[in-house]
Amino acid sequence: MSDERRLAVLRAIVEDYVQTREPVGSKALVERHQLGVSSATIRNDMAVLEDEGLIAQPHTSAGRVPTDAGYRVFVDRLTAVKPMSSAERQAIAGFLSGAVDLDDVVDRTVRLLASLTQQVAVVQYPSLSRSTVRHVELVPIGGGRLLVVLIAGTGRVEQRVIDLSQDVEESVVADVRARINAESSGRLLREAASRLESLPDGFAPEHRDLVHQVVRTLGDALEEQREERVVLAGAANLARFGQDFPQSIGPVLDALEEHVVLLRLLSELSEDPSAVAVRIGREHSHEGLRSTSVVTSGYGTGSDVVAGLGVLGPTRMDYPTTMATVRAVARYVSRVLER
Amino acid sequence: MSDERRLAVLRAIVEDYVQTREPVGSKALVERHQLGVSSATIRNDMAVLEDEGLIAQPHTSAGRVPTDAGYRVFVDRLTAVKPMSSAERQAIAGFLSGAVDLDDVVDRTVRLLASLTQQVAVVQYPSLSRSTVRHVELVPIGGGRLLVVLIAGTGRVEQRVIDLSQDVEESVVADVRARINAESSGRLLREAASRLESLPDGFAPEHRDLVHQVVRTLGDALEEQREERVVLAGAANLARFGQDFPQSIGPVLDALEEHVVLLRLLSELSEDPSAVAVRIGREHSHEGLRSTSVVTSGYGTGSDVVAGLGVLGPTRMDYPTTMATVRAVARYVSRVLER
DNA sequence: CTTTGGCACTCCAGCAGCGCGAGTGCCAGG
DNA sequence: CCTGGCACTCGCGCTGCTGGAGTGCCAAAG
Repeated sequence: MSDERRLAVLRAIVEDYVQTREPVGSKALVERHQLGVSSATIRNDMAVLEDEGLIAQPHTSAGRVPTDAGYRVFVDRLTAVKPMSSAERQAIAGFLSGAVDLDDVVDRTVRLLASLTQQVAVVQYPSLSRSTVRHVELVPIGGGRLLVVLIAGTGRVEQRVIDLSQDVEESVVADVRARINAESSGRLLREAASRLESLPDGFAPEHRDLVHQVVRTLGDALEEQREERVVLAGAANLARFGQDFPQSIGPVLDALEEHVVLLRLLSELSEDPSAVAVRIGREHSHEGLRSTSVVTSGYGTGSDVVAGLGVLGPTRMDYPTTMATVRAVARYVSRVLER
Repeated sequence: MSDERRLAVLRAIVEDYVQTREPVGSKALVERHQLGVSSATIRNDMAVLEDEGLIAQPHTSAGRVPTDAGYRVFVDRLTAVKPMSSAERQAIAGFLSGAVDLDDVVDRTVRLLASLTQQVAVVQYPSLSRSTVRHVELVPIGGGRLLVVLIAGTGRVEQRVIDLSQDVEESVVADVRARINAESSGRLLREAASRLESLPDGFAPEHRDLVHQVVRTLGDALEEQREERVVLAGAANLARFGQDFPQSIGPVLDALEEHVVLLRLLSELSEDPSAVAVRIGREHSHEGLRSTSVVTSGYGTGSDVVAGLGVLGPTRMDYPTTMATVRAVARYVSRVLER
């Protein structure tokens, strides 16, 4: 009972089916792959694979199609991730290194992923809570209003306007600014926010309210819905694979609009967050994604993973190359962010 | 030769077809509408309308379907734009007034439009070049770098980092900041940028380069590709109308990804930019949009139109209500922006 | 125990044929 | 100028058929 060969058969079925989108039969299999056995033997193997739930036939007298579980085994038992050609590597590096700021990096990354994989690409903005604080700036802009600018280590910039009851002297602002930066610069925002909580105590009573408001604004930035942003591209690629979605692509597009869902996908990483994770079909908790697969990876400066990126496509997807591409792009983005 | 009645027939055909998606025949027409004549008469009218190119039949012995030209006449000869119910008005006002900043306004607007019209919604960010300058802030952030923050009258905030050869004294920065604001505050950015061109001359030679860089940065903000941003929502609605797109929705999704195309749509407004404009099917220059219609309007603070918004859907669209919704939303957004 | 060739069986895809019905154009009469 | 009547057209959907791909099983061979 050659366990090894059955795996090879599964692999062959997945490969052929991904390529042709047609159920693959035992005869076609022995012709296209050097399996060294006859079609009858393959049929026996297929029967076993079907018992194990790894493949299925759409109807009697049709070839076999991989099930979600089959894809799962295929992915888990992948011998080696396909290496990328050096031309591809150079294209990635060149395209990303031309970016001028963080928005541009994210924008380029998502487009690059979409065009390389021919799937829907998703990129999360570096999350504030996992970033360090580079600088906090306070700017009185007249009318009793104060602009608070937060510059994160990843280059992300957030601004908020606070409405004070009256204008504040520049000297006070300068003092507050200096002490906030002294406390927070270089630290994780989360950490900085908690350290700053006691800051108002050190100020004269008449300024405490001002300081309190600024500190709270910084803390709020962490909590907001919108602090977690996500960008996507290549939705048009779904249409190309329209045939692969049983119910049409409507539910999938719906899911893509719910950014919360996408964020959850990107945050549910594997043990090693910088490794590539794959979620397949029914494994998704969200209804609309049950006919899709998602390949994700974390990225970030140095060893800190600050956000996730990935691609989404039909379960009938070329996993090896998609995984290789996602991994490569995640690495290059991380590298680009470290400037 | 009752010219009037033929128009009524066209109207009836458009209405029925929009509702049922089925070619409408002469008999069904007299049943569903009080036209006061027999089906034979309608048939004669239909023959004329077909000669004029306003309706067509998919094949002999099928009912009639409006052509793009037919929709055009229907829209142009629209007697009155359907008024919105007060409940709807309140829903719009309530939803938009809850926004906390510009990003939030834009985000809410686009979602609101998409859900009200059940189509794809597009909202352009207030363009910088058509906005006024509220404030310019310069912030030294160490390492010879200077953060330039531009706050526009619409609430939009742009920031850029300039790399100087060395750190600059705060007193110099304060001087530059004061003079820049004196020159530009309250003016249109475009105008301010040109006034500022001569500003470096008034400074000591050793600071001219600094001033020049800041001024150029502000000017560059106008030129950048990315200065014109556009946000969309409701792409999933396309799937619902999948049947209305002859070639499937692929090309349409493609067009939606090219933001440049969308921006052109929104900027090609009518003579009165705050009025609602409609572009139908073949009237589009972009290939992928030939099977869609777009309803747009400008919006902005007071009488200044600073950006556009609109919805996109199949040519088989409920024009009267869509137009009413777009108009109402554009007005409310304008009102919300005036704070 | 595993592999193989053979064989009967199943069942879908695709095509042809056909009747129904909706809808039209035209004409003669009001 | 409108209307009722009538012959005509043509797509849609149904049915029935057939070819072929693919399977499962079995008995024989390694």
